[in-house]
Formats: sequence, structure tokens, C-alpha cells
Amino acid sequence: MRNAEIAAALRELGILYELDGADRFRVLAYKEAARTIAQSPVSVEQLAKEGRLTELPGVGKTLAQKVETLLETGTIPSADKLKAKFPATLVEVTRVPGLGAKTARRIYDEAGVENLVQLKEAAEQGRLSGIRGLGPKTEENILAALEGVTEDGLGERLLLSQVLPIAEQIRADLLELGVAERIEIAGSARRWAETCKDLDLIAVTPDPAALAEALATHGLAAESRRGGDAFASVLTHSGLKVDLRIGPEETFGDLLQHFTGSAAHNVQLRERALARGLSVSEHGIARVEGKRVHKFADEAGVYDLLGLPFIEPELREGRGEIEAGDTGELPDLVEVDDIRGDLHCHTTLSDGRNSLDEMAEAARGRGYAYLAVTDHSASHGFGNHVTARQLAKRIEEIRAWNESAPRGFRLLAGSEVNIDTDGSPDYPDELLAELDWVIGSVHTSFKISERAMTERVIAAMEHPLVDCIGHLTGRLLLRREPYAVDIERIAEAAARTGTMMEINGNPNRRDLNEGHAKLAAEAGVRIVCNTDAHGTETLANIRYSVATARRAWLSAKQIANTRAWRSFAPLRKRASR
DNA sequence: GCCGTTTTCGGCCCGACTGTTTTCAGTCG
Repeated sequence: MRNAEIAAALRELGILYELDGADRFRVLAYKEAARTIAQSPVSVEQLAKEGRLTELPGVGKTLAQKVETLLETGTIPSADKLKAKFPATLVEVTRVPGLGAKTARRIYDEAGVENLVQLKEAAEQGRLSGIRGLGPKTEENILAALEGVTEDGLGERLLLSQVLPIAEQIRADLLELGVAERIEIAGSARRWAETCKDLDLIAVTPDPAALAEALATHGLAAESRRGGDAFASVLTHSGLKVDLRIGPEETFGDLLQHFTGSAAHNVQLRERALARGLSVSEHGIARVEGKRVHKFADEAGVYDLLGLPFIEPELREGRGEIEAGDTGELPDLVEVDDIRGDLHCHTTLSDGRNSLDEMAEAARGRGYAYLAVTDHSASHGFGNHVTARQLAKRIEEIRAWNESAPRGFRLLAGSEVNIDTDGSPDYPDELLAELDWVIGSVHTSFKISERAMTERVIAAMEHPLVDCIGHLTGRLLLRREPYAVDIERIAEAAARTGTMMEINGNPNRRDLNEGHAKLAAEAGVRIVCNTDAHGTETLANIRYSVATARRAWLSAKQIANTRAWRSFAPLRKRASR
């Protein structure tokens, strides 16, 4: 059973308890445990086998036992008991925005509503407004919210790469109009999360009404939701909800900290504050006993008063960053400017959009010292494979290009070879030996067992001419699940064989993900930040690769391609042959 | 249900908003 399934079962059980009227902290405990399990980079099923479940923060004896039962029998008895008490479909009713467990339960008890279909009927027939606490306005809101229910469910998320360009555009335009003194991107976009539910912007302005109006009439805005002196919200044509919060200059740091989150980070920060007699909110930090409120125009001041160094937004996920800040063990995170070369890109030889020359020029224009050209190999199944003969010719072409290359920049003759089901690359070794750099990637036969996939990848890493593994899990965010691999075994094998592992910066992939990347780097694996660019413009996706590295707590020295060529070259596995 | 540089019991983040209420419960981020 995958972590996501275990987490979903606990989350459901938490909601069932909530529907049953359980203590809210008990419900919170289930949701917290579900969150940590969903985020765990290692298999929770494996942890259970080793009797180590309680090592997960938020998982105690009771929850560990429930997870063990779930893994053994496929169900949790307490969940079954509650499902016999009231319909389990009430869980989906609680997912309607504005409806929670309390209301869902009351609507079930008093109007017999068991699911979303019945909810819609009841609201249309006006059968909800008689219920205590519910009126005609609530009915209206429920119907409006149900309109937004799609086949895939509620609360659709967007890729960061769909959100960030909009955020940057709106911010730049509003600043240029002169309607705001300061605007910053906050929320999950500022933390460089993989996907976002909405976009949060924070602003300081002498004229809130003018700023709200400027947002409402911005070219990207399809409709204005609502506005006021401190708040404006619009929906873009692409379906992104943009919330703009306006505050005074003197608490800008407090506001930015609050709305950058994450929720888990903020909760932990406030708990730490309370232990020191301080209460943190978006308005400042107050003494619990006393009147004095500390306000900060700058975010660093907030952390400083709590005895912490500044914590980079990418780390604010409640994964130990506050403890690390306390003990002075926060990492010095890698930055985009540290990257000296890109080791994964394509040209028109396979499925890229630009020529070798164009890609080389674009890489040079970014200030890189090297670019590995890694077109797809002989068996790439999309009609754009590169035969051994074509690759041999390409190698010569690159050698010639380097002869007349500008100083301080070189092209590497590379390939992204397919890893066959038995783990072997799909070019002959003699040809691979001619190359400067080889990435091995899985592009076929995704649906094999975790054990088979793990062994397939490890076999590829044992090959002396496979320098690096590309996009390890093959996931496509919001579209295709990752294939299951045993990341601990793979990281061990990568460290042992000296095989590097890439963080693919295609914003649909971000693969290695942050959990895998952290675990691999801690196991001693050399990580590389790549783009997998299929055109000159997507070389800029390096920022997503670096973002994942930062969210994995990685420093420049843990990323191999922050090195100049002469110190990177000997790190390649082939260099030690 | 979890957890411990105040605690193995008694805590468990904070405020805004909404719609329904004459003082507040529920929901959200």
C-alpha cells in the first residue's frame, strides 16, 4: 500500500470521527498524521514491517496500530464501525467549500442528505433553510459551490509554472502603475511548492481602492470576486484565484510571514512563541501578558524576536526547520546563480525545437560553462529516436564545435538512453564510451512491480557508462502517478556506484522530488540540477530544479553541477574507468 | 490522539469572515 493511500484512509477516518462529533484535537491528530505519512519519502508500509511507525512525528501507539491493521486487513475497524453508523458518502459532503463536518452532520440528521446529489436537490428545494444555523444565503452558497465541483473532485490545483508567471506579471504591472509601494508574492508560490491552489499577494499602498481597482481591471483577470480596504480577489482567465491583501508598511513583515505559511510552519512557530510568552499573528507579536505589540516591516524581525535566524520560504513546511534554526543547523541553500552548466537537454536531432547551435548559444547566454546535449536514444518510442550512426555523427559535430568554441564554454556529447526492463542501456558500450555524459532514464514499461523497477534502476546504475539517472519516478504532476521505487535501496546503490541522480526541472516533473532528493543527498549521492529543456526558452526551468533542491534542504556543495568543468569532470563515473 | 527545557496529565495557533444570530458557531487559510 502506498503512502498516499494510507494517508487517505487516516484522513477519511479523521473526518468520520469529526462527523461523529469527536474531540477536535483528536480529529486534528488524524489529519496531522495523514500529512506526515503523505510526505514521507520512504515507504510507510516498510516502516510498519520494521515496527518503526512511531518514529513518524504525530504517530503514536494508537495510530501506529491502526495503520498496521490497515496494512494487514485492508480496512480499519473503527472506520467500519462509523460507516455503519452513518453513510460514508457524508465525507464527500464535507469537501464542499463552506461546509464542514458539523454542518454536514446536521444536514444529514435533519434533512436526510447523504451525498452530493441529495445535497443539491435539498438546496434547490429550499429544504435546508429550516435547519438551525442555516438560511437562504447558505443554500445559495452551497449551490454555487457545487457548480465548482468537477469530475475530478473539488479544489483543483495548478502547476507552479502556471501560477508563477501570472504572479510575476501582475506584480510587475501593479508596481509599474504606481498604485502600490510594495507587492510580494506569498503563499505556496513563494515557497516554490509543486502545485498551488491559489495565489496570495501582499501589498502596501496609500490608496487601497485604486489598487483593488487596478487588480480587478488587470488584463489577466476574468472576474472580480470581491474587494475592500484590506482585500481584493479576482479569478483569472486560466481559473486561478488571486487574493491580494493590503496592509500597513509597519506590519508588512508580519503579514508576509503569515501569508507565506505553510500552515504547519506557522502552527509550530506560534507554539514556540507561546512557550516564550508571545503570541504571533499577522498583526505582529504580542506579549501574552501585557500590551506591547512588536510590529515588523521586515520578515527577518519576526524570526529574530522568536530567537530564530531567517528561515528561507522553501524550508517553511514544518519539517524540522524551526528546530534546525534553533540549533544553528539550517542549510546554506543552493541558488540558481550557483549552477554552472545544464546536463540534460534536447535538440532537433530528437524531439527538441532548437538546433545544436541555438541551444549552445542560449546556454552560453545564461552564463553557463558547459551544456550536455542529451538527445533520446535508439529505442525512444515516439518516432524521434537517434540511431547509433546518427549519434556517432553528432559526437563528431560536437567535437568540431568545441574546436572553435568561445573560451570558457564547452558542449558535452551526451545521450539520454533508455533503461530496458533488464536495466541495460540501449546503445552498445563502445558508443557510450565515446560520449562525455550519459543519463539513463526509464521511458517504457512503467507498470512493473516496485521490486522489479528498483532492480531495473539499480542494474542501470551498476553499468560503468551510465553517469546519471534521469527523472527517477517518471511522474507527471497532476497527470501521472510516479512509479513505485524503493528510494532507500536506490540511493544506497547510487552512492556505492558513484552514479549521480538528477532533479529534473521540467515543472511537470520536479523529479527527484524534494523528499527523494533529501534522502539521496543524505545517503551521499551527488545530485545534479537539470532542465530537460526541449527548447532554448525552457533552459530557464532550472529555477524549478533549484527550487526542489532548496526544498530538499540542499546546499551548493551537494549539487555537482555547481562546480566548474574541471572539478565536475572527474566526478563522472566514466572518469574513473 | 499526541506529546513533554514548566507537564505522563492537561494542554494542544490565530484571526477574519460569514451567516446566522441578539452573542456566536462554523469554516477557512
